Amino acid sequence: MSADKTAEIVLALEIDDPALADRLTALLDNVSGIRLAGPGEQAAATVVARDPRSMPEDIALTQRELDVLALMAEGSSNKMIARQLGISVHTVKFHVGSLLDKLDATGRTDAVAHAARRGVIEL
Amino acid sequence: MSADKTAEIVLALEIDDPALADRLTALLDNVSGIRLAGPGEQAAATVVARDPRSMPEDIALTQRELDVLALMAEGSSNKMIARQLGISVHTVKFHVGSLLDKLDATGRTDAVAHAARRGVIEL
DNA sequence: TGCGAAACTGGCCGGGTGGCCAGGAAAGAG
DNA sequence: CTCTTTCCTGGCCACCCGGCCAGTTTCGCA
Repeated sequence: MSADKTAEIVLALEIDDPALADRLTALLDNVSGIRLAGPGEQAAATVVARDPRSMPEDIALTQRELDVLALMAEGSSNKMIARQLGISVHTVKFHVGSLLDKLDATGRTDAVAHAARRGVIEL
Repeated sequence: MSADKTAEIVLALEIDDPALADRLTALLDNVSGIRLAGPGEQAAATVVARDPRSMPEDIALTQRELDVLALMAEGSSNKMIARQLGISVHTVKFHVGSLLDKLDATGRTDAVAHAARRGVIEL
């Protein structure tokens, strides 16, 4: 058997730019091992125009702030974060405050949303 | 210039599954007209694949819950959501409570994170 | 050696949050 | 018509959150 493990990979296209979409369609259509997905067909991978999150304008966050941010994204309360990191709740609040400031957020939910949008964290 | 309209299209790969990533790399590498992006290079398009665990499995949310959820993701407080939707804070809390229950979240931040992960909302 | 940045801790307090109780109105399904 | 679902509202209350004030230590850099 060993039937073709390399059966065709089904690719979907999600490109807004018609010109780019056409070029990619033409190019990929001739590649053996790859097939473009039909309408409604489930694809193994999708080609999208431009990666939303790879916008590097890195925000300068300290290591500790990243630790706190990651736990915030998990839904942890300040108390849980404090226990997890072995520090006091006051210190957690201190870092959260810096995070809100640097991420220009109004609250922890907003902070996590902004961080996710900017690619600082991965949900 | 009319520079080559058929200049190489730079593609980035973002595939969780290593096997699939390898196969795609091998296949796409041989296609003339396409070049894979180097590290940090800006690509015209990105090939993405969802990770196996992120299957749709739509959560049954009512329209009102979706309204509240969307505003929560913007960082709005219950009071702001109430004003925005023209309902009382109590009603907002009611919907938030249902949201926490349905999304299996411990708080509003967790709820937004879960919803984003499951594709219920877009950040 | 001084100086700033980062990390850490404390108290205080107004307002936000979430869970509990209770109820009512409207629309659709049986 | 009755029953269910969704949506809506109120009160009450313990707890959490974020912002304010204050302070200490440690580290690297000029």
